[in-house]
Amino acid sequence: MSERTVMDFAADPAKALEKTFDPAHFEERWYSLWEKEGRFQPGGLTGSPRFVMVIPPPNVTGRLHIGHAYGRTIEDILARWKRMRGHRVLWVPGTDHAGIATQMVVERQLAKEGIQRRDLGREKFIERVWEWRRESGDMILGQLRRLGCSLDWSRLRFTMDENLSRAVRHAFVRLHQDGLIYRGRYVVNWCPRCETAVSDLEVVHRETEGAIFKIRYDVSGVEGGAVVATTRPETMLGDTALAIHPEDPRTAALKGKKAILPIMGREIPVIEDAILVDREFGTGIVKVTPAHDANDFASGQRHGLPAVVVIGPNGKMTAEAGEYAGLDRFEARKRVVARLDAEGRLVGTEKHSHNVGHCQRCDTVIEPYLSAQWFVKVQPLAEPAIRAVEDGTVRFAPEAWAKTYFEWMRNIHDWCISRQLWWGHRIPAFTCENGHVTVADEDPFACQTCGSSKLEQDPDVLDTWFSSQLWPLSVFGWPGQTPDLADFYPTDVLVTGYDILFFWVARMIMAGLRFTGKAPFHTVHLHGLVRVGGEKMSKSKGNVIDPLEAIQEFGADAVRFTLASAASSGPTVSVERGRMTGSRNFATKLWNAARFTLGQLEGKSAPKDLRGRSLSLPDRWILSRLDATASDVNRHLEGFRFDEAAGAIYGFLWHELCDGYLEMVKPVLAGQDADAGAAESARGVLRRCLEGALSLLHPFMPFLTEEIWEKLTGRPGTLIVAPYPEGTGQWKDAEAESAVEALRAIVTRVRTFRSERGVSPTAPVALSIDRESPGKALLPALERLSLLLVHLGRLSELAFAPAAPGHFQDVVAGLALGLGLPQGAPPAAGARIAKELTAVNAEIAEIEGKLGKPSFVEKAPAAVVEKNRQRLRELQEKRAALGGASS
RNA sequence: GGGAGGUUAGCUCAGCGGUAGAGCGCCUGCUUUACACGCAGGUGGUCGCAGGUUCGAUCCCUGCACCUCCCACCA
Repeated sequence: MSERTVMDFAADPAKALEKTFDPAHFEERWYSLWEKEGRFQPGGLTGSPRFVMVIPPPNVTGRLHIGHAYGRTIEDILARWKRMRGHRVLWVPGTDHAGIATQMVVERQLAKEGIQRRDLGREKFIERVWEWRRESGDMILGQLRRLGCSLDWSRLRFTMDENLSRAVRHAFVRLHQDGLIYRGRYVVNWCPRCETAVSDLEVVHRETEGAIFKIRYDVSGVEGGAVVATTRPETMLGDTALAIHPEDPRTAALKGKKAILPIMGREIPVIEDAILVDREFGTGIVKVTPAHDANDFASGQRHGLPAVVVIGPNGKMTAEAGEYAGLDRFEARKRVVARLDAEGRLVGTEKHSHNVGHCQRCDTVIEPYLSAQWFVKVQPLAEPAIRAVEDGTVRFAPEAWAKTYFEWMRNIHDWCISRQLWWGHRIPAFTCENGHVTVADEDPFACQTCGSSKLEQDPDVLDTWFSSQLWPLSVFGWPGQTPDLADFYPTDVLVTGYDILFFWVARMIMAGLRFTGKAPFHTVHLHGLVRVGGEKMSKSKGNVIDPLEAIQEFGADAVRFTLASAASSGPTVSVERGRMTGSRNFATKLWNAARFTLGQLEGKSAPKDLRGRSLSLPDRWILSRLDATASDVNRHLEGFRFDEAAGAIYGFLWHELCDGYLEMVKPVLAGQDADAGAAESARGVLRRCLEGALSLLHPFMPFLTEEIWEKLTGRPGTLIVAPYPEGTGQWKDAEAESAVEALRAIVTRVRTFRSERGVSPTAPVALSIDRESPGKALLPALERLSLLLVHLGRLSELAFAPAAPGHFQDVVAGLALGLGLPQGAPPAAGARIAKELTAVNAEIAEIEGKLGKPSFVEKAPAAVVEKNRQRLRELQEKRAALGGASS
């Protein structure tokens, strides 16, 4: 080892460092440096394993919210961890055009100017959207930088980029060719405010108080007619039949009869439909409205019934609704009911609570609406996707999500993908003057069927999720056979909230398998949704945490650490301001530990190679703890337990390194120990521990750790690629751990002894340790730690001997202690001793009870029995000590 | 109507078959020369309820209660 390596650090003088720090001073600086030096790109390290993720693309309308901050922090932790472990890491950034959401934003802007989108026309409107996107569309990307996300910006993508649009079009064409995309007239979910069809997933059902109306229809030749029940009386205007169950005796009289539709006066048939009508339910008679109910539509198909559309796309009644034409659907409902009532046809009205579908975007009540739409036939796509999860090609973390996935995939319905919007990928279907449809990758010049050159493109656009499902493919240039696609597809891990399992994750798996034969990732980490104080965030509750404000107040590192610590395997992630403060304090703690360490190292030699050196028990203890911590952290990261990983580092750094080791080596470093070699070793250990802690923590707190790393090593911006501590076990040291832990327990007991007696923390205490203690195996090590014990316990005296007469006795770590105060000290707090005795007695009784039962001794594992015996001996010793206390 | 998850210290949450944990809060002391965004000591829990399995259950099983959330075309 050269002189240079021993002395090699370029620490700033510790005195130059303030007690606290301002994260804003260095966050920007490190981010630019990493980016400039290409650290976020997968280059270099050829032959190393790669680790690839694609970001769940946030909406272009988006601003960073706490949920994004959470998910992206987790991804960045993974990215940085893998990078430090030598992987070629690629994490692809991008944004989503978010059809409806974005269109709504721009429409609202126009509304302020008193303009409607139709006034502008399609082309001008789309131009406005692009304009708006250019101005503010990528705001969220800057916010991700602030968070510290190590995304490869050279591969930034947008779902409406030319290449990605080509991918969308190609996917459509292929599925159409394969017969998996079709067009048809069906009853779909329709939002009358957005004036577009939406998919089943975009409808949110909510329990709503409504009423059920019983209406009497006249039936020729049947006394009393037919009474039907409905929650939607306004749709009766479009009834084209009544339906009964063929085997229901209650309604047998109606078979083959004609009913007269009230108000409209139309004659409609009574049909028999065992699928539509539930024999057990209600009156056994159902009104059939094929244009406004999916079930009725199916029944209409079976019986060749006409479909009369009485509610238009804007939610207003059509001309078919006669006198109600032009009225809003809810107003029409009232008037229809009023008229039926006046005519004596309203037999009854009951309150009725039922589920009503609402638009996910604007909360308008969804209308089942008969219209021509494009659909994906999903079942053939779902089958291989189910198999991929069954056979482990794709796994969920936590695994429980697989069940939810299966449930949905096994009952999947066709997917309505056309949207009557302007912002999005236009459907590549062209209809000629003769009504033939041509679907093609390139705009056709002539109809494929008849050669006509008079073609019109379908005005609709595709569901946003149709393009999102291709994201892991399209970002790499698919359908082109690009080098990136070959290098980086399939990706490794997908991290996202469970709320888009069906919308996005399932569909990506289906699309990936369909188009490449390979699932787009091998692991899906589905995380919970962020709540504040157990409640959903909402402005009205005033509990919204804006991540940017939090970053400003606490620093990006503290925000990230808080989010990582809050991660749990459950469905909610609870974040509170108090935890932000705690993380900020933790950052400051590290800062100060570094300040201390750098001060100690300055101008002094600190060995880098610790093997072969003579190390003290505290040295060995902390190195053993560092090793164990590293191993724990890696294990927890493998299992997506970011909370546990963060907690392990926190505990090590604060409670073991700072509270423990630092306090133990202060006298050594101050030269109170005559052994200069011991001080040098301690500096080496200190340095090793700080390096280790910085490395372990870097994925969680990248900025601060990089800042300190520079001061410690003189190599700015290199922690991001420093090796991640693995925890090999080579520093594992059971002897040092048990000795130092016993030492700490004894010191704590001495301090408690003082506080029990209400004397000053500096009052001198005489301590004796009985050589005949049950834990005497620790004695040789403890004797070596005598000086430290005296120092930390502020002992006036330490003897390895039985307790002096009159001294207080207790047993700690199996060691019988005697504790004495100088004359004049207050007597023991009797109440406290009594309380402890009670607890000891209770536990003794419990263990004796256990050991007294033959069944326990016979059936419990020997180790458990032995452990109980030992515990009993200790407790008995302790009881004797406490009972014998006389001071 | 199905399904999933939750119910552990004042608060937010870990733990999930062998002596109940963390952070924050609270109480008591500390100008111990890295840190009061700190140090030290302490307080605080019949682990939702009732059964069962087990030598032993907060942890496994069954039922119940309450809370979330998904899925579902019962008029």
